[in-house]
Amino acid sequence: MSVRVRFAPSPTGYLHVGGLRTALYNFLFARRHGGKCILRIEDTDRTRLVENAQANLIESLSWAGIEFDESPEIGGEFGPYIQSERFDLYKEYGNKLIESGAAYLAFDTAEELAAMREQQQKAGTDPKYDRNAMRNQFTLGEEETKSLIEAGSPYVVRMTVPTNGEIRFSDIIRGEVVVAGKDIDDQILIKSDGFPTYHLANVIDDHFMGITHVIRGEEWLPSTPKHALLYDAFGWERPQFAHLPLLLNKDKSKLSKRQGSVAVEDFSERGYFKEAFVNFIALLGWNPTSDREIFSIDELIETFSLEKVNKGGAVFDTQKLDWVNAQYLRSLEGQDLAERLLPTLEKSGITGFSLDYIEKVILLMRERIEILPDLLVFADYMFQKPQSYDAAYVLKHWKDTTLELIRPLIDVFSNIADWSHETLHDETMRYCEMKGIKLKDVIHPLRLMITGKSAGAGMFETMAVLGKDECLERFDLYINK
RNA sequence: GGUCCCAUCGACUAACGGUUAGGUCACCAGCCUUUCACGCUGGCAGUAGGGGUUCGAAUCCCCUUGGGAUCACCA
Repeated sequence: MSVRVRFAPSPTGYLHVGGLRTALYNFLFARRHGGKCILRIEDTDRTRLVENAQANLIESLSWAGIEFDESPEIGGEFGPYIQSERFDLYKEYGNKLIESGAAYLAFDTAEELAAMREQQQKAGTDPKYDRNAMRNQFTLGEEETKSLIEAGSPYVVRMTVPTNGEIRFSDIIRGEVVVAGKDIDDQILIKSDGFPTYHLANVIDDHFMGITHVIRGEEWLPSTPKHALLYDAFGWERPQFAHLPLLLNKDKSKLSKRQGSVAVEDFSERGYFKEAFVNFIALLGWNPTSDREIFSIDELIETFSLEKVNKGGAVFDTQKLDWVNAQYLRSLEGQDLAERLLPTLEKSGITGFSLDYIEKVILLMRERIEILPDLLVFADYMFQKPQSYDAAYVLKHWKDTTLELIRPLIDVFSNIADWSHETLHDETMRYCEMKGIKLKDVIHPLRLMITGKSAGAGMFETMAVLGKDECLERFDLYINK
């Protein structure tokens, strides 16, 4: 049987990094086994729909390079891939459960349920739907139930969870999990608006879409017994379950917005490389080995296995992401990098520079920054003349005698025809030797005039990239300011 | 609180009963040096605690502790 997995997000906003990792693992697993990866949109909660959320989700997923074999957009033989378009299927199979006794109708209002819970809390018992005391098929009887339906009373469909015995299922990551039937609530399967809850829709879809492995976050572990029960009630084979460890905040709670960015789009917008981000995310909760940190997507596919996924949650600490990103920054092709940076430059109003020039600047600075857009801050002077001069740097390196030391050097520069960093270096050295001074003594004043900053790339390389005219203009600008 | 899951350096993790418990990030120091970086070398730092099982336990079992998830007509 060939592997079929799915990523099933709700269209309620942006793609969460935890969601990305789940999607990624599904994708890697499918590719690893030559199977299919499916995208299904779970929009059964009509009250939480968010405009454009689906498009947003798909954009983030595609940015990360996660491709689906079947999805709402691509289609496929098991569609539709949007749950709201499968309404009739849930209704039909919900009815089958009612017929077989695996589910029942309940007429309780929100107030009645609230009262029940309040009472339970007072009594110190666990909050759980009381099948024998509430208004449902069992307590009301056939007649009354029928007349209520005919009268148009709103109702929900609940799962008839066995009150004795235990439910067990196996999880690829966690092994055997056992829960007592009495501890499981009579889950609502169909809401009063007729839409199924996650539990029902998910099981029905996974079955009819031929899903072989359910790979999802650990937050679903507590409801998995209910799902197992549903598969059994339908007489369907259960898929393999794999519950991924959670991604955590620094305080170890489930990763949330409160403590930093969790939207994938935030990271793409900040300029992280997709390769680096995916690389980083993939290694949060799974490691093929421990002597390597950098993996291409193909290498991830080659080595991925669910058996090696960890059980414990992983803190989402982006310090290492910055390092991973820097590794990519230093290994990607210069031209590729220039093309990637171009849109960012344009957005910042930096135009009129050739791709070739941008590439040279990147190559010059790539070992000094971790994220490509940082170039605009770190090396702003490569795109405009210095707007200001670092005061402390001036104080330290521009003495009363500096000007008379520098002027003749500028004359030397003016006469250089081959404006390469080698020539600039050699000529400057010769000048220093002639004057009996150290290279240091002129390098800092030069840097000051050219960049205005104390930190930057090699001085002569920088000057070479900027070009002769630009450098001479900057000398003038500083001296005459 | 009930149920379930989990537990190796600050963080990510490796070690399928036998290692001086390894690597990476971060941090610190030194080297390199033309500033800042990169790089190189070294350092700091961990098996939550207690019982078993075993010749031998980070690893298997039990208890304790700690953390987390979940208990909705949300997914």
